[in-house]
This record gives sequence, C-alpha cells and structure tokens, in this order.
Amino acid sequence: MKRTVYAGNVHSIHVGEYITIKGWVQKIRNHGGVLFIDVRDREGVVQTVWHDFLSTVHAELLLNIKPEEVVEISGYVRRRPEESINYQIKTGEVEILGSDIIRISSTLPLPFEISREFQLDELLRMKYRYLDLRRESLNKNIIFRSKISKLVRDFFHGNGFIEVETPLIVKYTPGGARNFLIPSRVFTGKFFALAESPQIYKQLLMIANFDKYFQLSKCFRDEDPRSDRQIEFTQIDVEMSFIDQFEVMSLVENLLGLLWKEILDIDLPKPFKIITYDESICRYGTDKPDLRYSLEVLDFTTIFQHSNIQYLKEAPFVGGIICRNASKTGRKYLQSYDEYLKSYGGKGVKVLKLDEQEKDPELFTALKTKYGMQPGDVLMVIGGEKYRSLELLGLLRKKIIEVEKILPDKEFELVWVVDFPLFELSKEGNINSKHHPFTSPLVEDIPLFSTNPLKMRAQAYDIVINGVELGGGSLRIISPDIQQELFKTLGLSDKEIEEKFGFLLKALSFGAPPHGGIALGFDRLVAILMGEESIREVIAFPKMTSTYDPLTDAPSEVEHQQLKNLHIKVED
RNA sequence: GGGGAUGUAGUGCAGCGGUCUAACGCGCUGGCCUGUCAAGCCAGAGAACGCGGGUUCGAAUCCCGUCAUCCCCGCCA
Repeated sequence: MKRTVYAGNVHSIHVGEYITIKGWVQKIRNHGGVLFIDVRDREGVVQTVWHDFLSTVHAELLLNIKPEEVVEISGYVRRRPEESINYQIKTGEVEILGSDIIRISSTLPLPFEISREFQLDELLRMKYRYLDLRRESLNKNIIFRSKISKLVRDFFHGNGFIEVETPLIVKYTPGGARNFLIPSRVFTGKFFALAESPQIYKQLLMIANFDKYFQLSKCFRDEDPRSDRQIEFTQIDVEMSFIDQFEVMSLVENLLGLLWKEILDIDLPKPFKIITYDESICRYGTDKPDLRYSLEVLDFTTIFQHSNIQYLKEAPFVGGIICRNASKTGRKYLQSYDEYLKSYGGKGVKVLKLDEQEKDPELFTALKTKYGMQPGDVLMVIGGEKYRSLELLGLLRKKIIEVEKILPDKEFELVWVVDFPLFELSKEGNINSKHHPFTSPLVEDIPLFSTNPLKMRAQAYDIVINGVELGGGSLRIISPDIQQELFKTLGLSDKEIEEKFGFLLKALSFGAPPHGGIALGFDRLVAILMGEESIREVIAFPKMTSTYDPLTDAPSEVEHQQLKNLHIKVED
C-alpha cells in the first residue's frame, strides 16, 4: 500500500478514513488484550491500537514487534474516547484502529534509545549520527535549519539578489586563518586551498555587474573547532554595489527581523542599537558585548589616584565593575574571580567592600557619592595598561553575570558594533588587518596610512547577538592605489602583492563600483534561533573538537599510489 | 601547545581506601495484564569500574603516566 499520510500529520479530519502510514516503531504498550504501537515518522508520532490482536492473523508479528523496526500500518482513523485523549501530542485526539501491519525492516538492538531525550556521550552520538538524527530534537533542528535557509533564500530573492555559487577550491592567499591545502595532481608541487570565504569572488561579482549577490556558502578554516566553530561551516554571504554601510545594516535587520518573527514569533525592535568599537571596549571590555545585561565597566582611574592603594594609585588605568548586592562576599569566595582571571593570564582583581571603609575613608566616600555604592555592593577593580585591563574586565563582567546569576533584561539584544580599527598589532608586532585586507578605511583616516595606520578606522561593522558575534562586514576598497597601499602597510612587497593579489588589483582597475557586504554565520544563527549552545546541534554531520569523524573514521590514510600521483611524501 | 571537567553493564548515572561477590533508572529477556501514552506488576540476564604502571595487607575509590570526549586559552585576516 502507498502511504496516504504522514503519521505525525494524522488529524481529526481523517476520522473515518482508511489510511496507511509508514515509519518507525516508537513505543509498544502491550496490555494483554489490547496493544498500542506508536509509529513515528518525520512529522511526528501517532498511536495505533490493536484490540484482541491475539486472535488476528497478525498475532505473531504483533507479539514480536520491536522498537525502531520499520513498519507499514493500515487502518481506520477514529477519534479517541474522550477520557484517553492525549493533549501532549499533535495527533493525540485520534488513533488508528490497526487492521493491517507489515514489517518492512527489522533492527538490531540499538546503542541508545531513540524515543527518549537525554544527554548522551558525544562520541557515541557521532558514531551513530544517523540514529542521533532520528531522535526528535536533532531531527527537528535539521528540519528547522531547512526552513530557515528557505526563508533566507526567499528573502534575498525577494529583495532583488542574485544567487551565485563561487569556487570552493581556490588560490591560496596568505594571512588569516590556516587554510586546508589541496595538492594539484596536474601541477606538481602546487596547491589549491579550500576557500576560507567567498570574499574576493563576491567582490569580483560586483565588478562583473551583478549588483546584489548572496549565497549560502560553505567555508573552510583549519583551526581548532569549538562549540561555535567547525572546520567547515556555512555563511550567508552578501555583497551589494552602490550602497552605504547603513543599507547593508538595514538589510540585515530586515532579514533577522523576518527570521525572529517567523521562527520565534518575536518582533525585534528596529533599528538595532549601534555602538562604536571604542565605546564597546570601554563600557563592556569586549567588541562583542552582551547587552542583555546593564552591568558596565567603569573608569575609576582618577578616584584611585587619591587612594592609598599604592599599585592602583600608580596604575595608568583603573577600571572596575560594581557588583550590586553581591550574593556572597566572603574573601575566599571572591578570590575565585581572581583565579578565574589568572587562568586567562590576567594579574587578578582587587575587591573592595564598604565594610572596609575605615582603611581609606576618602576613597569610600567618593565611591558612595559618585557611584552610589551601598552596603552589600562589591567593587572589583583592575589596574594596569588600559586595553589589557578592559579586556580582563570584559571577562570579569561575564563571570559576575554567571556567578551572580544576574537575569537578562530581555531574551535577545542585538547590536551593531561599528568603526572598528582597520589594523591591529599582532603579538609578534606585525600590523594585521582587523577585518580583512579589502576593508575600506574611513575616508578621513586615509592620510594616516603614512603616519599612524594603527589609528585608522574601518568602514566595518559586526552584528552581535547576546554577546555572540553573528557576522561582520565592511565596505570594500575600490581604488587600486589604496588597496596597494594597504597591502604595503601589511608588510607585503610589491612582488608579493603582484603574485598574491595581482588579479584583484587588475580587476579593481577596470571600473569597480563602490560595494560592500556582510557575512553571517549561518550555523550560529540557526543555533541561536533553536536555543542551542553548540552549532553541532544544528549541523547534520559535524566533526568532533579533534576534527575527527567517528562515523566514517575520517581522516584516514590513503594508498601510497595516491600520494605518489600527487608527488607527496609523508614524513614523521 | 596549555588549563579545567569527565571516563563505572547497551544507555544515563551512584559508589570515591575494606561491608563492592559494584547500587539505581531506562533499555533488554521471560511471564502477567483489554485504554495506555515516562503504561503497570513479577522474575531474570548483563559491568571485574577507559588503558598502563605504582602505593597499600587491601584500590572502582589514592598517586603517576597515557588515551578519549567535552568546555576554555592559544589559533579563528
């Protein structure tokens, strides 16, 4: 028999119909004379009921039916007796009066239960990913991911965007994330790279007159995975011509507004907040602030210059956080903050309470009058180099929120962080791009190329949700001269520039429209919408934090001949 | 490369120096049960406690090493 309806979609409108469902046996409840078999498919679960089944031709099969076997069941749909309606499930008003059953596929004992939701060992889940995916929560996540990607695609098509695929096997370009390399069989000793992002291609598409481009693109970065990072991941990649920064931002606001409405039925207030990079660093100690919490980092430098705490008195910067009404104020307890910061290589934190005010009456008076500090409040301060201290205060802020169990003011807080620095100093002392080397500087900062490049600001913007960096973008450089100057600032020689980026400079010199765009982390987006902590919960076949895939046992060794074809020799 | 947490039946966990011949829930096996939906009741099988070494009269329990997983730092233009 053909399936007539998904098990999970059987509904009171089917009452009286003879239907056929196909799916997995979810649960069996044998009461002796009456037997219930719940059948699950993609859409959900429905109950079938078998009265006096021992006297039917199916007695043998029904007595031996096992969970997770694949069955086909036919029967009349009927409304359940009033007292046995199950309001917990979608199909709970009806049931199928079983009259025919076929076992399509039997099963070995399973390594874990499908029908029960509980935390499983990650290795086991991955090894049997297809079974884990069969479980409701993952199944639902992947189905929602599909819905979200359709909403995204429809949104862009509806807004006049052209979807273009760009190569994944590309030229290696230096800088940024570590690339996966692909040896060329044809060109001995030469390599392709797996694309870190479609960045350059989307710029070329603008030069090629597509005006508005988008793509849900796979990207590859050979860096250690985390709960929000995989070595291959998906980006919503966008680029537009003849636009300014605010048009890109407004587009993203419309997209996210749509998704929040459609998926969560939440109206995101628009426009989103905007904060400059500098302000974010000073007030929250991070460039991805979690604005659900009002807790802020404050500057106490002046106040402590008059204190009698010597090292803070002399510190170039003293920043702190007032933890109002601290739950526990024991010395030992507060020391845990110190240890926390030390685990990040910080120097630790000085904690002040009002009950210690006799030690430095002047200081505490200032704290009370200027900052409204009250008994029970705890002030934690860090002194030292300004930006390092702010970074630590950012970590401290997160820790306080966690430890004090401070409740968020709202469920989602989205914010644009703008005016990023164009460059940053690496630990080795090299100048690197903060965003990427195609980012346009603010026009008024261009003269700084020759004098103080580290002071230059970029026309770049990040979208941050609840302290998570969802994506970032920028307006791009379209002047070959500025592009060249930027490469030089990064320390590339003329020869290197020509070798690595000659094609781009040439492209820019053939009539490049002003353009810019953004890339949003699609896996992170889906995870946020689904309320998941890890993007592994929204990716059908992710890899473990070691990059290992226990399902297929990848990576694996290859035959010698393969390596020989590629002119590759493996050494220890 | 580094830090932290975890590793006990199929699974989720308890036990953290002797009473552990390792407990419990789920699952599994057999039996009973005509309305359940975390079905119920009865009976039963199943682990030498990640691996290696050590301490001890005695180790799942302490120590060292090692491996694996997760979280984090580094890294992620």
